[in-house]
Amino acid sequence: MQDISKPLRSKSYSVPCELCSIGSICIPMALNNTLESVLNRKRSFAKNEILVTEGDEFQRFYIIHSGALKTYVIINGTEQINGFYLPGDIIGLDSITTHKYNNTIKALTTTLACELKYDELMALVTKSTQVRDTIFNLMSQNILNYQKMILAYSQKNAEEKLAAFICWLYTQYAKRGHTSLSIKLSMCRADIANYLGLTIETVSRILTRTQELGILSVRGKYICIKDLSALFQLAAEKI
Amino acid sequence: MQDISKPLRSKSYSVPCELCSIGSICIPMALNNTLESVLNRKRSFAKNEILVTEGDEFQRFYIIHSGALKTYVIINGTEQINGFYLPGDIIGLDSITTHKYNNTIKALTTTLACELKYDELMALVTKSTQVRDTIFNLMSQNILNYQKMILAYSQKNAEEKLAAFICWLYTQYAKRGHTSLSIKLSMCRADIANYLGLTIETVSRILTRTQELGILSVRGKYICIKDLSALFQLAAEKI
DNA sequence: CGTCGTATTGACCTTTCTCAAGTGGGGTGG
DNA sequence: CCACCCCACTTGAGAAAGGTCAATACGACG
Repeated sequence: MQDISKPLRSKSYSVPCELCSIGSICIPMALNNTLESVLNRKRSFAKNEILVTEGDEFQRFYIIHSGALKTYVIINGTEQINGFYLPGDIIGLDSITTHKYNNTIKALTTTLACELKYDELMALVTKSTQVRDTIFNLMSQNILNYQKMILAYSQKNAEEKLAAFICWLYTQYAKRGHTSLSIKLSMCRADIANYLGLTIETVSRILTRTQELGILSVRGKYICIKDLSALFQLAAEKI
Repeated sequence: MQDISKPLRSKSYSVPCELCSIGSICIPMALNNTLESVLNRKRSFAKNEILVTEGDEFQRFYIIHSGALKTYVIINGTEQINGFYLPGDIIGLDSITTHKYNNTIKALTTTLACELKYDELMALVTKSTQVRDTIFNLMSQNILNYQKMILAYSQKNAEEKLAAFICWLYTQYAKRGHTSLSIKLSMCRADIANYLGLTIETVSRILTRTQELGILSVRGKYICIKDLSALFQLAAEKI
Protein backbone atom coordinates (compact mmCIF):
# COMPACT_ATOMS: atom_id res chain seq x y z
CA MET A 1 0.00 0.00 0.00
CA GLN A 2 1.09 3.54 -0.68
CA ASP A 3 1.65 6.58 1.41
CA ILE A 4 -1.74 8.21 1.84
CA SER A 5 -0.59 11.76 1.56
CA LYS A 6 1.89 11.38 -1.28
CA PRO A 7 2.08 14.70 -3.08
CA LEU A 8 0.88 15.27 -6.63
CA ARG A 9 3.55 14.48 -9.21
CA SER A 10 4.07 17.59 -11.19
CA LYS A 11 4.93 15.64 -14.35
CA SER A 12 1.58 13.91 -14.78
CA TYR A 13 -1.52 15.71 -15.99
CA SER A 14 -4.12 16.39 -13.32
CA VAL A 15 -7.38 18.28 -12.99
CA PRO A 16 -7.72 21.29 -10.81
CA CYS A 17 -10.59 20.71 -8.38
CA GLU A 18 -12.79 23.21 -10.23
CA LEU A 19 -12.77 20.95 -13.32
CA CYS A 20 -13.28 17.69 -11.49
CA SER A 21 -16.33 15.63 -12.46
CA ILE A 22 -17.95 16.26 -9.10
CA GLY A 23 -17.44 19.90 -9.89
CA SER A 24 -18.91 22.36 -7.49
CA ILE A 25 -19.39 19.96 -4.63
CA CYS A 26 -15.65 19.41 -4.53
CA ILE A 27 -14.93 23.05 -3.82
CA PRO A 28 -14.50 23.52 -0.10
CA MET A 29 -15.76 27.09 -0.19
CA ALA A 30 -19.10 25.90 -1.50
CA LEU A 31 -19.69 23.34 1.18
CA ASN A 32 -17.49 24.59 3.97
CA ASN A 33 -16.77 22.16 6.69
CA THR A 34 -19.07 19.38 5.52
CA LEU A 35 -16.74 18.44 2.72
CA GLU A 36 -13.81 17.25 4.77
CA SER A 37 -15.80 14.43 6.28
CA VAL A 38 -16.96 13.19 2.89
CA LEU A 39 -13.78 13.28 0.93
CA ASN A 40 -10.55 11.59 1.97
CA ARG A 41 -8.55 13.69 -0.38
CA LYS A 42 -5.92 12.32 -2.71
CA ARG A 43 -4.91 8.80 -1.98
CA SER A 44 -2.11 7.45 -4.18
CA PHE A 45 -2.03 4.11 -5.99
CA ALA A 46 0.94 2.46 -7.69
CA LYS A 47 0.89 1.16 -11.27
CA ASN A 48 -0.98 -2.17 -11.44
CA GLU A 49 -2.27 -1.74 -7.90
CA ILE A 50 -5.81 -3.04 -7.45
CA LEU A 51 -8.09 -0.51 -5.72
CA VAL A 52 -11.05 -2.81 -5.30
CA THR A 53 -11.96 -6.30 -6.46
CA GLU A 54 -15.22 -7.30 -8.14
CA GLY A 55 -17.67 -8.24 -5.40
CA ASP A 56 -16.12 -6.12 -2.64
CA GLU A 57 -18.56 -4.23 -0.48
CA PHE A 58 -19.33 -0.81 -1.93
CA GLN A 59 -18.47 2.05 0.36
CA ARG A 60 -16.91 4.86 -1.62
CA PHE A 61 -16.60 6.37 -5.05
CA TYR A 62 -13.20 7.10 -6.54
CA ILE A 63 -12.59 10.36 -8.35
CA ILE A 64 -9.40 10.47 -10.35
CA HIS A 65 -7.15 13.43 -9.80
CA SER A 66 -4.21 12.28 -11.93
CA GLY A 67 -3.22 9.05 -13.65
CA ALA A 68 -5.57 6.46 -15.12
CA LEU A 69 -7.56 3.41 -14.05
CA LYS A 70 -9.25 0.55 -15.81
CA THR A 71 -12.21 -1.51 -14.67
CA TYR A 72 -12.76 -5.09 -15.70
CA VAL A 73 -14.56 -8.30 -14.91
CA ILE A 74 -13.36 -11.85 -15.35
CA ILE A 75 -15.58 -13.85 -17.70
CA ASN A 76 -14.73 -17.47 -18.34
CA GLY A 77 -11.29 -16.90 -16.89
CA THR A 78 -10.38 -13.99 -19.14
CA GLU A 79 -10.25 -10.32 -18.33
CA GLN A 80 -12.90 -8.20 -20.05
CA ILE A 81 -12.26 -4.49 -19.79
CA ASN A 82 -15.30 -2.39 -19.04
CA GLY A 83 -13.88 1.07 -19.17
CA PHE A 84 -10.94 3.41 -18.77
CA TYR A 85 -11.07 6.32 -16.36
CA LEU A 86 -9.12 9.53 -16.64
CA PRO A 87 -8.60 12.61 -14.44
CA GLY A 88 -11.95 14.07 -13.40
CA ASP A 89 -13.85 10.81 -13.85
CA ILE A 90 -15.83 9.20 -11.06
CA ILE A 91 -16.02 5.42 -10.56
CA GLY A 92 -18.64 3.51 -8.66
CA LEU A 93 -22.00 4.94 -9.72
CA ASP A 94 -23.08 1.47 -10.89
CA SER A 95 -22.52 0.13 -7.37
CA ILE A 96 -25.26 2.13 -5.67
CA THR A 97 -27.85 -0.41 -6.76
CA THR A 98 -25.84 -3.55 -5.96
CA HIS A 99 -24.13 -2.34 -2.75
CA LYS A 100 -20.95 -3.95 -4.02
CA TYR A 101 -18.41 -3.22 -6.70
CA ASN A 102 -19.30 -4.77 -10.03
CA ASN A 103 -15.81 -4.48 -11.47
CA THR A 104 -12.24 -4.81 -10.38
CA ILE A 105 -10.50 -1.43 -10.48
CA LYS A 106 -6.81 -1.36 -11.33
CA ALA A 107 -4.34 1.50 -11.72
CA LEU A 108 -2.80 1.73 -15.19
CA THR A 109 -0.18 4.19 -13.99
CA THR A 110 0.64 5.87 -10.73
CA THR A 111 -2.70 7.41 -9.85
CA LEU A 112 -3.96 9.95 -7.38
CA ALA A 113 -7.64 9.56 -6.54
CA CYS A 114 -10.05 11.21 -4.12
CA GLU A 115 -12.25 8.90 -2.11
CA LEU A 116 -15.85 9.94 -1.62
CA LYS A 117 -17.90 8.09 0.99
CA TYR A 118 -21.30 7.01 -0.26
CA ASP A 119 -23.26 7.29 2.98
CA GLU A 120 -22.03 10.74 3.73
CA LEU A 121 -22.65 11.91 0.20
CA MET A 122 -26.26 10.72 0.40
CA ALA A 123 -26.74 12.68 3.59
CA LEU A 124 -25.47 15.76 1.78
CA VAL A 125 -27.82 15.13 -1.17
CA THR A 126 -30.78 15.46 1.14
CA LYS A 127 -29.40 18.56 2.82
CA SER A 128 -28.28 20.49 -0.25
CA THR A 129 -30.15 20.81 -3.52
CA GLN A 130 -26.90 21.93 -5.09
CA VAL A 131 -25.26 18.63 -4.24
CA ARG A 132 -28.41 16.79 -5.27
CA ASP A 133 -28.44 18.41 -8.68
CA THR A 134 -24.73 17.84 -9.18
CA ILE A 135 -25.04 14.14 -8.46
CA PHE A 136 -28.13 13.70 -10.63
CA ASN A 137 -26.38 15.57 -13.38
CA LEU A 138 -23.34 13.35 -13.04
CA MET A 139 -25.34 10.14 -13.18
CA SER A 140 -27.38 11.37 -16.11
CA GLN A 141 -24.23 12.29 -18.00
CA ASN A 142 -22.88 8.85 -17.27
CA ILE A 143 -25.98 7.24 -18.75
CA LEU A 144 -25.78 9.46 -21.82
CA ASN A 145 -22.13 8.55 -22.32
CA TYR A 146 -22.91 4.86 -22.15
CA GLN A 147 -25.72 5.28 -24.68
CA LYS A 148 -23.32 6.92 -27.07
CA MET A 149 -20.72 4.27 -26.47
CA ILE A 150 -23.15 1.47 -27.19
CA LEU A 151 -24.13 3.16 -30.42
CA ALA A 152 -20.48 3.51 -31.28
CA TYR A 153 -19.51 -0.04 -30.56
CA SER A 154 -22.48 -1.68 -32.20
CA GLN A 155 -22.49 0.43 -35.36
CA LYS A 156 -18.85 1.10 -36.09
CA ASN A 157 -16.22 -0.99 -37.86
CA ALA A 158 -12.74 -1.47 -36.45
CA GLU A 159 -11.27 1.68 -37.95
CA GLU A 160 -14.16 3.83 -36.72
CA LYS A 161 -14.03 2.27 -33.26
CA LEU A 162 -10.37 3.05 -32.86
CA ALA A 163 -10.81 6.58 -34.19
CA ALA A 164 -13.72 7.06 -31.80
CA PHE A 165 -11.58 5.78 -28.96
CA ILE A 166 -8.84 8.30 -29.65
CA CYS A 167 -11.44 11.04 -30.08
CA TRP A 168 -12.84 10.05 -26.72
CA LEU A 169 -9.41 10.30 -25.11
CA TYR A 170 -8.86 13.70 -26.66
CA THR A 171 -12.31 14.89 -25.59
CA GLN A 172 -11.88 13.65 -22.04
CA TYR A 173 -8.72 15.67 -21.62
CA ALA A 174 -10.15 18.65 -23.50
CA LYS A 175 -13.22 18.75 -21.24
CA ARG A 176 -10.84 19.30 -18.34
CA GLY A 177 -8.97 22.04 -20.13
CA HIS A 178 -6.07 20.01 -21.49
CA THR A 179 -6.33 20.53 -25.25
CA SER A 180 -2.96 19.23 -26.42
CA LEU A 181 -3.00 17.10 -29.56
CA SER A 182 -0.31 14.87 -28.09
CA ILE A 183 -1.65 12.02 -26.03
CA LYS A 184 0.26 9.47 -24.03
CA LEU A 185 -1.69 6.24 -23.86
CA SER A 186 -1.76 4.87 -20.34
CA MET A 187 -2.96 1.46 -21.55
CA CYS A 188 -1.24 -1.12 -23.75
CA ARG A 189 -2.48 -2.31 -27.16
CA ALA A 190 -3.89 -5.47 -25.61
CA ASP A 191 -6.10 -3.39 -23.29
CA ILE A 192 -7.35 -1.23 -26.14
CA ALA A 193 -8.07 -4.28 -28.28
CA ASN A 194 -9.83 -6.04 -25.43
CA TYR A 195 -11.96 -2.98 -24.68
CA LEU A 196 -12.95 -2.39 -28.31
CA GLY A 197 -13.62 -6.05 -29.06
CA LEU A 198 -10.77 -6.28 -31.57
CA THR A 199 -7.46 -8.11 -31.71
CA ILE A 200 -4.07 -6.58 -30.96
CA GLU A 201 -3.06 -7.11 -34.57
CA THR A 202 -6.05 -5.22 -35.91
CA VAL A 203 -5.40 -2.31 -33.55
CA SER A 204 -1.79 -2.20 -34.65
CA ARG A 205 -2.61 -2.40 -38.36
CA ILE A 206 -5.23 0.33 -38.13
CA LEU A 207 -2.90 2.63 -36.20
CA THR A 208 -0.34 2.14 -38.97
CA ARG A 209 -2.93 2.77 -41.67
CA THR A 210 -4.27 5.89 -39.94
CA GLN A 211 -0.71 7.13 -39.63
CA GLU A 212 -0.15 6.58 -43.36
CA LEU A 213 -3.26 8.68 -44.03
CA GLY A 214 -1.55 11.53 -42.19
CA ILE A 215 -4.21 11.68 -39.49
CA LEU A 216 -2.12 10.38 -36.60
CA SER A 217 1.50 10.04 -35.72
CA VAL A 218 2.07 6.97 -33.60
CA ARG A 219 5.20 6.11 -31.67
CA GLY A 220 4.65 3.44 -29.07
CA LYS A 221 2.41 4.86 -26.37
CA TYR A 222 2.68 8.37 -27.77
CA ILE A 223 0.02 9.47 -30.23
CA CYS A 224 -0.02 12.85 -31.90
CA ILE A 225 -3.19 13.92 -33.68
CA LYS A 226 -2.15 15.52 -36.98
CA ASP A 227 -5.63 16.17 -38.37
CA LEU A 228 -8.27 16.45 -35.68
CA SER A 229 -11.26 17.05 -37.93
CA ALA A 230 -10.32 14.10 -40.15
CA LEU A 231 -10.05 11.94 -37.03
CA PHE A 232 -13.50 12.97 -35.86
CA GLN A 233 -14.86 12.41 -39.35
CA LEU A 234 -13.36 8.94 -39.36
CA ALA A 235 -15.04 8.30 -36.03
CA ALA A 236 -18.29 9.53 -37.62
CA GLU A 237 -18.84 12.07 -34.88
CA LYS A 238 -19.52 15.76 -34.99
CA ILE A 239 -16.64 17.67 -33.48
CA MET B 1 -52.98 12.35 -30.86
CA GLN B 2 -54.74 9.78 -28.69
CA ASP B 3 -57.35 9.91 -26.01
CA ILE B 4 -55.50 10.65 -22.79
CA SER B 5 -57.52 8.36 -20.58
CA LYS B 6 -57.83 5.39 -22.91
CA PRO B 7 -58.21 2.29 -20.75
CA LEU B 8 -55.61 -0.49 -20.60
CA ARG B 9 -56.05 -3.06 -23.33
CA SER B 10 -56.52 -6.39 -21.68
CA LYS B 11 -54.87 -8.28 -24.55
CA SER B 12 -51.41 -6.76 -24.23
CA TYR B 13 -49.00 -7.63 -21.45
CA SER B 14 -48.57 -4.96 -18.81
CA VAL B 15 -46.87 -4.52 -15.45
CA PRO B 16 -48.81 -4.08 -12.29
CA CYS B 17 -47.69 -0.87 -10.60
CA GLU B 18 -45.89 -2.83 -7.88
CA LEU B 19 -43.45 -4.23 -10.47
CA CYS B 20 -42.90 -0.99 -12.35
CA SER B 21 -39.34 0.25 -12.58
CA ILE B 22 -40.08 3.25 -10.40
CA GLY B 23 -41.29 0.71 -7.91
CA SER B 24 -42.38 1.96 -4.57
CA ILE B 25 -42.74 5.60 -5.56
CA CYS B 26 -45.46 4.61 -7.99
CA ILE B 27 -47.67 3.19 -5.28
CA PRO B 28 -50.17 5.79 -4.21
CA MET B 29 -50.39 4.42 -0.68
CA ALA B 30 -46.70 5.12 -0.17
CA LEU B 31 -46.82 8.72 -1.21
CA ASN B 32 -50.45 9.61 -0.74
CA ASN B 33 -51.62 12.75 -2.37
CA THR B 34 -48.22 13.96 -3.62
CA LEU B 35 -48.18 11.35 -6.34
CA GLU B 36 -51.08 12.56 -8.38
CA SER B 37 -49.39 15.83 -9.22
CA VAL B 38 -46.23 14.10 -10.40
CA LEU B 39 -47.66 11.36 -12.55
CA ASN B 40 -50.09 11.89 -15.42
CA ARG B 41 -51.09 8.29 -15.35
CA LYS B 42 -51.43 6.17 -18.46
CA ARG B 43 -51.32 8.12 -21.66
CA SER B 44 -51.82 6.05 -24.81
CA PHE B 45 -49.74 6.17 -27.97
CA ALA B 46 -50.53 4.58 -31.33
CA LYS B 47 -48.14 2.34 -33.24
CA ASN B 48 -45.44 4.43 -34.94
CA GLU B 49 -46.46 7.54 -33.02
CA ILE B 50 -43.53 9.73 -32.02
CA LEU B 51 -43.60 10.65 -28.34
CA VAL B 52 -40.73 13.12 -28.47
CA THR B 53 -38.18 14.17 -31.07
CA GLU B 54 -34.44 14.41 -30.53
CA GLY B 55 -33.69 17.93 -29.26
CA ASP B 56 -37.11 18.58 -27.72
CA GLU B 57 -37.05 20.26 -24.35
CA PHE B 58 -36.88 17.71 -21.55
CA GLN B 59 -39.79 17.90 -19.15
CA ARG B 60 -40.88 14.41 -18.24
CA PHE B 61 -39.84 10.79 -18.03
CA TYR B 62 -41.91 8.08 -19.65
CA ILE B 63 -42.54 4.84 -17.83
CA ILE B 64 -43.98 2.09 -19.95
CA HIS B 65 -47.03 0.33 -18.67
CA SER B 66 -47.75 -1.83 -21.71
CA GLY B 67 -46.49 -2.01 -25.26
CA ALA B 68 -42.98 -1.14 -26.44
CA LEU B 69 -40.95 1.87 -27.54
CA LYS B 70 -37.71 2.38 -29.37
CA THR B 71 -35.31 5.30 -29.12
CA TYR B 72 -33.07 6.39 -31.96
CA VAL B 73 -30.96 9.19 -33.35
CA ILE B 74 -30.42 10.14 -36.96
CA ILE B 75 -26.75 9.96 -37.94
CA ASN B 76 -25.79 10.89 -41.48
CA GLY B 77 -29.41 10.61 -42.51
CA THR B 78 -29.93 7.08 -41.22
CA GLU B 79 -31.75 5.94 -38.14
CA GLN B 80 -29.55 4.42 -35.44
CA ILE B 81 -31.49 2.62 -32.75
CA ASN B 82 -30.30 3.27 -29.23
CA GLY B 83 -32.54 1.00 -27.27
CA PHE B 84 -35.82 -0.80 -26.88
CA TYR B 85 -38.04 -0.19 -23.88
CA LEU B 86 -40.53 -2.63 -22.43
CA PRO B 87 -43.18 -2.51 -19.69
CA GLY B 88 -41.65 -1.24 -16.45
CA ASP B 89 -38.80 0.62 -18.15
CA ILE B 90 -38.22 4.33 -17.67
CA ILE B 91 -37.01 6.60 -20.48
CA GLY B 92 -35.34 9.96 -20.11
CA LEU B 93 -32.68 9.56 -17.41
CA ASP B 94 -30.02 10.66 -19.90
CA SER B 95 -31.86 13.95 -20.40
CA ILE B 96 -31.37 15.31 -16.89
CA THR B 97 -27.91 16.54 -17.79
CA THR B 98 -28.78 17.99 -21.21
CA HIS B 99 -32.22 19.45 -20.38
CA LYS B 100 -33.42 18.10 -23.70
CA TYR B 101 -34.19 14.70 -25.16
CA ASN B 102 -31.17 13.06 -26.74
CA ASN B 103 -33.21 10.56 -28.75
CA THR B 104 -36.40 10.38 -30.69
CA ILE B 105 -38.87 8.09 -28.95
CA LYS B 106 -41.30 6.12 -31.10
CA ALA B 107 -43.98 3.57 -30.25
CA LEU B 108 -43.40 0.13 -31.76
CA THR B 109 -46.92 -0.96 -30.91
CA THR B 110 -49.89 0.58 -29.19
CA THR B 111 -48.32 1.68 -25.93
CA LEU B 112 -49.56 2.90 -22.59
CA ALA B 113 -47.04 5.00 -20.69
CA CYS B 114 -47.07 6.97 -17.47
CA GLU B 115 -45.65 10.46 -17.64
CA LEU B 116 -43.50 11.60 -14.73
CA LYS B 117 -42.68 15.28 -14.46
CA TYR B 118 -39.04 15.98 -13.78
CA ASP B 119 -39.37 19.14 -11.71
CA GLU B 120 -41.95 17.68 -9.42
CA LEU B 121 -39.98 14.48 -9.01
CA MET B 122 -36.91 16.46 -7.96
CA ALA B 123 -38.94 18.26 -5.34
CA LEU B 124 -40.02 14.88 -3.99
CA VAL B 125 -36.42 13.64 -3.95
CA THR B 126 -35.51 16.37 -1.51
CA LYS B 127 -38.56 15.76 0.65
CA SER B 128 -38.46 11.98 0.85
CA THR B 129 -35.36 9.83 1.33
CA GLN B 130 -37.41 6.89 0.07
CA VAL B 131 -37.96 8.59 -3.27
CA ARG B 132 -34.35 9.74 -3.30
CA ASP B 133 -33.05 6.19 -2.79
CA THR B 134 -35.44 4.80 -5.39
CA ILE B 135 -34.27 7.24 -8.02
CA PHE B 136 -30.59 6.78 -7.23
CA ASN B 137 -31.09 3.06 -7.34
CA LEU B 138 -32.83 3.32 -10.70
CA MET B 139 -30.10 5.43 -12.22
CA SER B 140 -27.38 3.22 -10.83
CA GLN B 141 -29.11 0.14 -12.23
CA ASN B 142 -29.34 1.89 -15.57
CA ILE B 143 -25.60 2.55 -15.57
CA LEU B 144 -24.89 -1.05 -14.62
CA ASN B 145 -27.11 -2.30 -17.44
CA TYR B 146 -25.30 -0.15 -19.96
CA GLN B 147 -21.94 -1.42 -18.73
CA LYS B 148 -23.08 -4.97 -19.28
CA MET B 149 -24.49 -4.12 -22.67
CA ILE B 150 -21.26 -2.54 -23.83
CA LEU B 151 -19.37 -5.62 -22.74
CA ALA B 152 -21.87 -7.77 -24.58
CA TYR B 153 -21.83 -5.86 -27.81
CA SER B 154 -18.10 -5.30 -27.99
CA GLN B 155 -17.09 -8.86 -27.17
CA LYS B 156 -19.72 -11.02 -28.81
CA ASN B 157 -20.05 -12.30 -32.37
CA ALA B 158 -23.31 -12.12 -34.29
CA GLU B 159 -24.76 -15.36 -32.93
CA GLU B 160 -23.94 -14.43 -29.34
CA LYS B 161 -25.33 -10.92 -29.78
CA LEU B 162 -28.64 -12.21 -31.04
CA ALA B 163 -28.85 -14.85 -28.31
CA ALA B 164 -28.04 -12.15 -25.75
CA PHE B 165 -30.76 -9.97 -27.22
CA ILE B 166 -33.39 -12.68 -26.86
CA CYS B 167 -32.13 -13.47 -23.35
CA TRP B 168 -32.49 -9.81 -22.54
CA LEU B 169 -36.07 -9.78 -23.80
CA TYR B 170 -36.86 -12.87 -21.77
CA THR B 171 -35.21 -11.41 -18.67
CA GLN B 172 -36.98 -8.08 -19.00
CA TYR B 173 -40.35 -9.78 -19.00
CA ALA B 174 -39.31 -12.26 -16.31
CA LYS B 175 -38.20 -9.44 -13.98
CA ARG B 176 -41.75 -8.16 -14.10
CA GLY B 177 -43.22 -11.55 -13.37
CA HIS B 178 -44.01 -12.66 -16.93
CA THR B 179 -41.98 -15.87 -17.30
CA SER B 180 -43.51 -17.32 -20.47
CA LEU B 181 -41.05 -18.83 -22.95
CA SER B 182 -43.12 -17.48 -25.84
CA ILE B 183 -42.16 -13.97 -26.87
CA LYS B 184 -43.80 -11.77 -29.44
CA LEU B 185 -41.25 -9.41 -30.92
CA SER B 186 -42.59 -5.89 -31.10
CA MET B 187 -39.80 -4.82 -33.45
CA CYS B 188 -39.05 -5.94 -37.01
CA ARG B 189 -35.86 -7.69 -38.16
CA ALA B 190 -34.50 -4.45 -39.53
CA ASP B 191 -34.77 -2.82 -36.11
CA ILE B 192 -33.05 -5.74 -34.40
CA ALA B 193 -30.27 -5.75 -36.99
CA ASN B 194 -29.83 -2.00 -36.71
CA TYR B 195 -29.67 -2.16 -32.93
CA LEU B 196 -27.18 -5.04 -32.83
CA GLY B 197 -24.99 -3.63 -35.58
CA LEU B 198 -25.74 -6.53 -37.93
CA THR B 199 -27.56 -6.86 -41.24
CA ILE B 200 -31.09 -8.14 -41.68
CA GLU B 201 -29.75 -11.12 -43.57
CA THR B 202 -27.41 -12.13 -40.77
CA VAL B 203 -30.20 -11.87 -38.20
CA SER B 204 -32.43 -14.02 -40.37
CA ARG B 205 -29.76 -16.63 -41.00
CA ILE B 206 -28.83 -16.89 -37.33
CA LEU B 207 -32.46 -17.24 -36.28
CA THR B 208 -32.79 -20.10 -38.76
CA ARG B 209 -29.59 -21.74 -37.53
CA THR B 210 -30.59 -21.37 -33.88
CA GLN B 211 -33.92 -22.92 -34.73
CA GLU B 212 -32.18 -25.86 -36.43
CA LEU B 213 -30.18 -26.37 -33.22
CA GLY B 214 -33.49 -26.83 -31.40
CA ILE B 215 -32.91 -23.81 -29.16
CA LEU B 216 -35.60 -21.56 -30.60
CA SER B 217 -38.75 -21.92 -32.60
CA VAL B 218 -39.25 -18.91 -34.85
CA ARG B 219 -42.37 -18.00 -36.74
CA GLY B 220 -42.38 -14.41 -37.93
CA LYS B 221 -42.59 -12.17 -34.90
CA TYR B 222 -43.29 -15.08 -32.59
CA ILE B 223 -40.32 -16.70 -30.88
CA CYS B 224 -40.61 -19.68 -28.59
CA ILE B 225 -37.60 -20.56 -26.45
CA LYS B 226 -37.20 -24.34 -26.58
CA ASP B 227 -34.01 -24.60 -24.51
CA LEU B 228 -33.50 -21.67 -22.18
CA SER B 229 -30.22 -22.78 -20.65
CA ALA B 230 -28.73 -23.47 -24.08
CA LEU B 231 -29.81 -20.00 -25.16
CA PHE B 232 -28.15 -18.38 -22.16
CA GLN B 233 -25.05 -20.48 -22.76
CA LEU B 234 -24.98 -19.31 -26.37
CA ALA B 235 -25.23 -15.75 -25.12
CA ALA B 236 -22.32 -16.53 -22.78
CA GLU B 237 -24.24 -15.37 -19.73
CA LYS B 238 -24.93 -17.05 -16.45
CA ILE B 239 -28.63 -17.76 -16.11
C1' DC C 1 24.70 -5.44 -24.58
C1' DG C 2 21.51 -9.22 -24.02
C1' DT C 3 16.77 -10.32 -22.58
C1' DC C 4 11.95 -10.25 -22.11
C1' DG C 5 7.71 -8.33 -23.02
C1' DT C 6 5.19 -5.49 -26.26
C1' DA C 7 4.24 -4.13 -30.89
C1' DT C 8 4.34 -4.73 -35.91
C1' DT C 9 3.94 -7.15 -40.19
C1' DG C 10 2.68 -10.97 -43.37
C1' DA C 11 -0.03 -15.03 -45.14
C1' DC C 12 -4.04 -17.38 -44.77
C1' DC C 13 -8.77 -18.46 -42.98
C1' DT C 14 -13.46 -17.47 -40.93
C1' DT C 15 -17.22 -14.53 -40.24
C1' DT C 16 -20.17 -11.23 -41.77
C1' DC C 17 -21.62 -8.11 -45.48
C1' DT C 18 -23.38 -7.14 -50.08
C1' DC C 19 -26.11 -7.88 -53.83
C1' DA C 20 -29.63 -10.49 -55.82
C1' DA C 21 -33.34 -13.58 -56.24
C1' DG C 22 -37.11 -16.01 -54.18
C1' DT C 23 -40.85 -16.89 -50.53
C1' DG C 24 -44.81 -15.99 -47.62
C1' DG C 25 -48.45 -13.79 -45.02
C1' DG C 26 -51.70 -10.01 -44.12
C1' DG C 27 -54.54 -6.60 -46.01
C1' DT C 28 -57.24 -4.63 -49.88
C1' DG C 29 -60.03 -4.44 -53.80
C1' DG C 30 -62.77 -6.88 -57.03
C1' DC D 1 -64.44 -14.99 -50.47
C1' DC D 2 -60.64 -15.11 -53.41
C1' DA D 3 -56.74 -13.20 -55.91
C1' DC D 4 -53.38 -10.09 -55.94
C1' DC D 5 -49.99 -7.11 -54.14
C1' DC D 6 -46.86 -5.29 -51.07
C1' DC D 7 -43.72 -5.56 -47.64
C1' DA D 8 -41.09 -8.21 -44.55
C1' DC D 9 -38.45 -12.02 -44.39
C1' DT D 10 -35.49 -15.88 -46.09
C1' DT D 11 -31.94 -17.99 -48.82
C1' DG D 12 -27.83 -18.20 -51.87
C1' DA D 13 -23.28 -16.89 -53.94
C1' DG D 14 -19.34 -14.02 -54.02
C1' DA D 15 -16.64 -10.12 -51.63
C1' DA D 16 -14.64 -7.74 -47.80
C1' DA D 17 -13.41 -7.11 -43.02
C1' DG D 18 -11.31 -8.88 -39.31
C1' DG D 19 -9.31 -13.00 -36.84
C1' DT D 20 -5.57 -16.53 -36.34
C1' DC D 21 -1.06 -18.15 -36.40
C1' DA D 22 3.65 -17.21 -36.97
C1' DA D 23 7.78 -14.65 -37.70
C1' DT D 24 10.14 -10.44 -36.85
C1' DA D 25 11.22 -5.77 -34.85
C1' DC D 26 11.49 -2.63 -31.19
C1' DG D 27 12.47 -0.74 -26.59
C1' DA D 28 12.89 -0.49 -21.76
C1' DC D 29 15.61 -2.32 -18.23
C1' DG D 30 18.90 -4.80 -15.81
